[in-house]
Amino acid sequence: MTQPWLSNIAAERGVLDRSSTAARVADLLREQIITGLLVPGTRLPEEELGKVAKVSRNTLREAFRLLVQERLLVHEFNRGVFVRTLTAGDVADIYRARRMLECEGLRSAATASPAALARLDAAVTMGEEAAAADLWPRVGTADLRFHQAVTGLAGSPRLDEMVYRLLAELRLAFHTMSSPRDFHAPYLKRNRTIVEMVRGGDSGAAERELLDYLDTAETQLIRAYEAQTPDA
Amino acid sequence: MTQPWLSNIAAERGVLDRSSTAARVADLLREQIITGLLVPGTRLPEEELGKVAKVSRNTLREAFRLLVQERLLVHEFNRGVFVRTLTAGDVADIYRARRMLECEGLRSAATASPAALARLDAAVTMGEEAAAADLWPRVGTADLRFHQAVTGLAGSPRLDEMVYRLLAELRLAFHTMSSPRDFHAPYLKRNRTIVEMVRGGDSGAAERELLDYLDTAETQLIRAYEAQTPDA
DNA sequence: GCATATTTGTCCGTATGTATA
DNA sequence: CTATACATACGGACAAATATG
Repeated sequence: MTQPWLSNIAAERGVLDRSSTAARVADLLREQIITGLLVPGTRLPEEELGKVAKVSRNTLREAFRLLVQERLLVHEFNRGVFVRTLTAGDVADIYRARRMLECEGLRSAATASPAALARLDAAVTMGEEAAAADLWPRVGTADLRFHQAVTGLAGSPRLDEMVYRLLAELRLAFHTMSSPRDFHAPYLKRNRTIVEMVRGGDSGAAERELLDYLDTAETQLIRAYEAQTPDA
Repeated sequence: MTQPWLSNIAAERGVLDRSSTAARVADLLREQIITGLLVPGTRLPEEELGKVAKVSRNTLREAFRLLVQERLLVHEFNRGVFVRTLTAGDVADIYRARRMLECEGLRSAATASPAALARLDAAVTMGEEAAAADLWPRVGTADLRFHQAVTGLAGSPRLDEMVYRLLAELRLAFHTMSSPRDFHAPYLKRNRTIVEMVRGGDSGAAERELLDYLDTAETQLIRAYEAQTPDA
């Protein structure tokens, strides 16, 4: 089995590259996981992956540890690492945490920095332009960036990191959705609405809109999710 | 330099021990960090620590990665790992995140499980008994357990993990306080008050009390902190 | 249930690159 | 600038646990 996406990591290290090999391997693996090329439940054997990536087993194991902490992989002692499989309960818990984090961002909108507000605008615009160009995976990326920016209004590095990890985790479930277009399209307008409410100073309305928005997305996702994985 | 607290990790593995050596080393290091034996800024050389702990450098590095993700250590590429040094800004950010998480717990008090409420009671009682027995470090542990239990009212594994990590991180700053007794003593009564408000169904009052409580603790801690580390 | 093959957990030695006295 | 100490990364080894026939 050849995996063209993971070849020759070591050679990719540029002259000015300041990151570790393990971090680079983790980056690539993360990419493959969140784009859905690596399906949940997949086992990642050390020897085989080490060969295709051309890194030693030790280095690969360090990369694994990084992704385990990001909850993208699970490590079963003496059995190996696997791409995480979310349960419906996980999805619900993630949305619960998102509601809390993102609403906290909206409530801080009045004191948010201009840069944070600009990021919010930019994310929505990126989504609209990607939709106009029919680039739906890019719409999905823009949507995640929007929610990151909503939380970013709070100006807290720790809240930013929390939501970043929750959204990365959530991608493990996104790929069970049949069509990214149908899933993301309806939220383009709602994102714009929220930005305008924030800009207009009515963060209470923005919060209500966001909560309703997240409820809809959660039930939609969980429904599709349970249909696909009846047991989890 | 001998470090009696880190000797012979490998030998400590019991017959039924299912955890990895790296995890056990991480546990011990974490213990030393949060109890203040390992002060912020300390460098942890791989070779020396590996010798003392009697584990290979590979295994030790795996333990380091775990603690870096917990924000107890920082990893400077090609320079090594160090015990994290918090800035006053970090402390403020941690309290901000705590306010959000713990208030979310109180707001969920009405629907909290009996087990979660029992943990809340138990933590306060543990603090009171430890104070009566003059065991002040134990009072500190009970206090952290109380705040963990407050968040636990929400019944969300992810919120639980977030607050756990925030509190572990905060211990990096606690040891700058001159006396754990003076710091923790005033909060014993306030913890009890909050429990009674929760039991009485007035989670709004509990939330106001908690917020005021956290404000006081934060300014107290930051003041002592800045006095000790004027530059950070 | 057993014997075998595979894979992980852990250690070691070594070569190379990087930072710092 | 050099020398030294240290981190990065590799590859091999072997015991222990797990998976497979």
